Amino acid sequence: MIKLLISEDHQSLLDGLLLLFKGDDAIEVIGFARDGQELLEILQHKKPDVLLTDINMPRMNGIELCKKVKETNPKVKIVAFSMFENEDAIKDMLEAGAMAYVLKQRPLAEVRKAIISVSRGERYFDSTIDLSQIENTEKSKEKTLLSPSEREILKLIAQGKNSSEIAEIRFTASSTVLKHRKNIIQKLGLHGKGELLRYALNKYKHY
Amino acid sequence: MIKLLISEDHQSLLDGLLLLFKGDDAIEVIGFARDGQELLEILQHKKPDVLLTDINMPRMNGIELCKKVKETNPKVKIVAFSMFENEDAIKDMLEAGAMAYVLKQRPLAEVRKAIISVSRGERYFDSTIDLSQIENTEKSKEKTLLSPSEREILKLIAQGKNSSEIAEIRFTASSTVLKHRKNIIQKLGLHGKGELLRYALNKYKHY
DNA sequence: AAGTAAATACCCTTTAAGGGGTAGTTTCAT
DNA sequence: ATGAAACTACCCCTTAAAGGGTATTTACTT
Repeated sequence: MIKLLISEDHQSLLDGLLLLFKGDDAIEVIGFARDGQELLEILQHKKPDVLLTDINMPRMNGIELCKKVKETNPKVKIVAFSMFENEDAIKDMLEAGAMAYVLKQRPLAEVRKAIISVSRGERYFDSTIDLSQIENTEKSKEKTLLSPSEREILKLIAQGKNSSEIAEIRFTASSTVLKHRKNIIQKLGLHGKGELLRYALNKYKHY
Repeated sequence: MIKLLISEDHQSLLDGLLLLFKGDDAIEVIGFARDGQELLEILQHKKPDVLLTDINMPRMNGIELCKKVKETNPKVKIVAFSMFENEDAIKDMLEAGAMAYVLKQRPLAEVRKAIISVSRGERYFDSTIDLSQIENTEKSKEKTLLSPSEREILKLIAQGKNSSEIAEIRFTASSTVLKHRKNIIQKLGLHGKGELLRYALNKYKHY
């Protein structure tokens, strides 16, 4: 029997998962939580084989949870379960230690398959996820394209900061921030502040 | 037996709902769809008592679906099922004809309760929804605060349009659009274009 | 018919930031 | 230690739009 912990903030979906695994002779749900913080507490006195976790959760998101679980319980295999087909989210989860990624758009049966796969030490990605594309994703593009300063500034832009505020935060001249901003727009092929803000907001909203 | 149609783009959650109603002696699922468009097609040859629908769906969202169902099949009772506790979304669904609103954060049992309630002609709102607050929501504030033109311009801003584009769309001088923009900022107590764009994007992202 | 709110369109001034440069200075890897 | 990349900081010019007004017309309200 695979011992499973579930972390999912949507109770309705959690209920569906519990219904799915009730009476399952291969998987046993030994606990569940509605956010990462709560799951970490449960993990102190439970020893699961697999953790199924959502990404977007209150208090602690799936990416942070994943990292912490891997630090303290490295043997636990992690399945990411999310509505985001955003390549960044997938990449972040993989980097944080997840072995599988299943979209909420997929049938529940896929979640079960993923859990069984990771329990055997195999990776699992649902058929709608193109792993080869993950490597060429916008984030990788951004990582090679944008310099560290530029990436930091992009994050600050996502937080709604304007150039002079960013300049203060970074202890640098606003002319420098302006320059970085221009370079970001140019490198990412954006058109104007509107698109820049949209891009930044979209990229960092789940963090 | 209550004849139920379901419209939900997350297959995993749909699977959970189907598991829940399988063997239910009060509710029978007679069909399901992954978006509003698909559901309308099903509705042409099925006669449900109740429609359970998500709000955020591809092709046609729950608000549009709700309106169209009410036009063609006014007797069908509608339960909105969404992850948004956004007051605007709730208000829009109610205005569009929904009789119940349940959050995905709530247990599946509440969905069942809501379906049974609306089938009897009663309304249903899960306990986390404060209906009295819905009336004092930001949208109502906005409705009394912002004039019709201002609201339209806010939507166009959310679509990434700049003032000259908005002027073309509305067949008006860009000076007028600029004036409306300034008034919106002033009325909503925002600070600059960044906040305006963020506000607009946040408000209209689900539409 | 008078009053009010809204929409329209303009005024002026200032700021933020795009678009396009140049140039000095760290920093790091080969 | 040499060279590339990144960071820094400035130049120019232009545009979008904020911030603050005013005036006219339209439309609804009582």
